[in-house]
Amino acid sequence: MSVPRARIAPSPTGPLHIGTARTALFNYLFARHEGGTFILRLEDTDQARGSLAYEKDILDGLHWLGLDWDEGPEVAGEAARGPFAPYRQMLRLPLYEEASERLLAADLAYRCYCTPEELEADRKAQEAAHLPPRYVGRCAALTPEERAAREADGRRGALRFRVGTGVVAFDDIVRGRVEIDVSNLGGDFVIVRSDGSPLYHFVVVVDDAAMQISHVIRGEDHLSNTPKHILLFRALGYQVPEFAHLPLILNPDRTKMSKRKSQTAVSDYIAEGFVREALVNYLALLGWATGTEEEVLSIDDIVEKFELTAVHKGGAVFDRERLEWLNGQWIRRLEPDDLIDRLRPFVEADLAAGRIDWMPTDEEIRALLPVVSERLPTLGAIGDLVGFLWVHELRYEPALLVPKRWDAATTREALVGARARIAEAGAVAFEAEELEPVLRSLAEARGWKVGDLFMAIRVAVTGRTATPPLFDTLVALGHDRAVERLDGAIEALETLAPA
RNA sequence: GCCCCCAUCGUCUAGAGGCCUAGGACGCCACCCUUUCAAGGUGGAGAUCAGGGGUUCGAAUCCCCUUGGGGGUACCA
Repeated sequence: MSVPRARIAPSPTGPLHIGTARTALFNYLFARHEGGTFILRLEDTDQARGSLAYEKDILDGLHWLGLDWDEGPEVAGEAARGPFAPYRQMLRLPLYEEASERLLAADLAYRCYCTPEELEADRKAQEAAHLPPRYVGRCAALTPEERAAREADGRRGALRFRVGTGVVAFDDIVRGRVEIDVSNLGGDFVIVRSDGSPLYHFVVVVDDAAMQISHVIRGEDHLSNTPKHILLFRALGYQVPEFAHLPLILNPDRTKMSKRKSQTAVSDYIAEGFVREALVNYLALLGWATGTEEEVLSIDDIVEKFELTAVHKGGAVFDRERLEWLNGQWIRRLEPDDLIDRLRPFVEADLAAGRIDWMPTDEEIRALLPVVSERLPTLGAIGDLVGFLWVHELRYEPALLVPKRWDAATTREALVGARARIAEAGAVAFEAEELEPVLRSLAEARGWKVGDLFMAIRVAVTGRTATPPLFDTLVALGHDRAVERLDGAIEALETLAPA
């Protein structure tokens, strides 16, 4: 058997969708596992809805995911790659033209001059009669004279493909045998608009054939359209490829995942700080499983184990909680240098947004990694976690300083004591191992619960009740700033408990 | 409406006739660890395998019906 060729054919009518990313991933996994070729083709024939910005978002997203294509369109100044260029449909118009001429000449397709109004009226009538909507065939058997008359009226005519009669059957790799009677296709369908631009069902077939795609792997939403494609492949004399229809990714209510009900843009997940490893890992496990109990898998692990025949038939609800768990797993697996590189843009974003006052150095971030990595559900959580380290002034309610078992006077007394010990420790060595026994002994001497004392200090130096371990936090802050913040807290307590 | 597809814990799934009194993971609940929050560890609740008929010595696994859900029905992709 020749080398398998799979493709992802996104349409730039919106930002990269999670569903498209998943389909791309499965095509990539299949191609890599089989030693085949992974192709990217831009389906940009919908000029009304498409845009270059979306195109860039899609390409960037696929690159970010690590789904590099062997053949694909020119991008960012780089030339198209592959023997079947161009890889964007608006550049392939002559091919569709040639194919449609062929169908027309063989009377496998015909010109249709129906107006939108006429078609709309047909549809309404059918609806009223409780009949399935279908093209009535008004132009299916026009005489040359009738055609000439309509052309003379200035009508250009769309091109309709004759679907004929019979049953189209195919063996879908994930669904098994599928049979659909042609009579359910809605009648002869348009393959070229009256303005001359070709439609999806047509171009997808012409291109898949031209690019010698051997496996069409796409979402289940295309299952019902597949007979149209098969009919076209046959009419054009092309070999029909293998099909594999993937289960859909669902909203929590089990409808097809949509922007309306879920976060569908890959760029939004990137912006939140999900890492590619986690998203790839998560997406691969939606509708497919290794058959083992392993859950945390690298893309290479997945490529090795992936089998299209093991893909599910039923749809899968997108579960963000599970994605977050995997994200944490992967964040903890990243090498320090790598993690720092990935964290930096998020810290920069916090700076730009005014959430912090200055940019920490890489070394400062590196020092934080041991206590921070296990507390990051996403990279974007970094500012929320330790942003207090990089601000000039803390803002919090003084009442927050008082542990629940204490009153303001006790808290003030404790902070004064802690301030003295910490200031003193700084003269020797400002390290977690030095600080802890000193403060523990303070609590012990006064009969305070260490948790209460530590909490008061925690709030005083961070402004919050949930933070990384206190002593690591103090060290990160540095002696001078720690003392300064303790002084600030003691002062803030004046309003609650005058000295 | 019509056509097509699907159906195991709340969610993602293991399961391809006996290994299943249905396993794992997320989430949830306890406990342990512990200065908070996490992470980690241990344990627990949670699915009569949508329901009903068959086939079989034996069915989550095969067949049929019902129900439920989804997708498709454009001069969108």
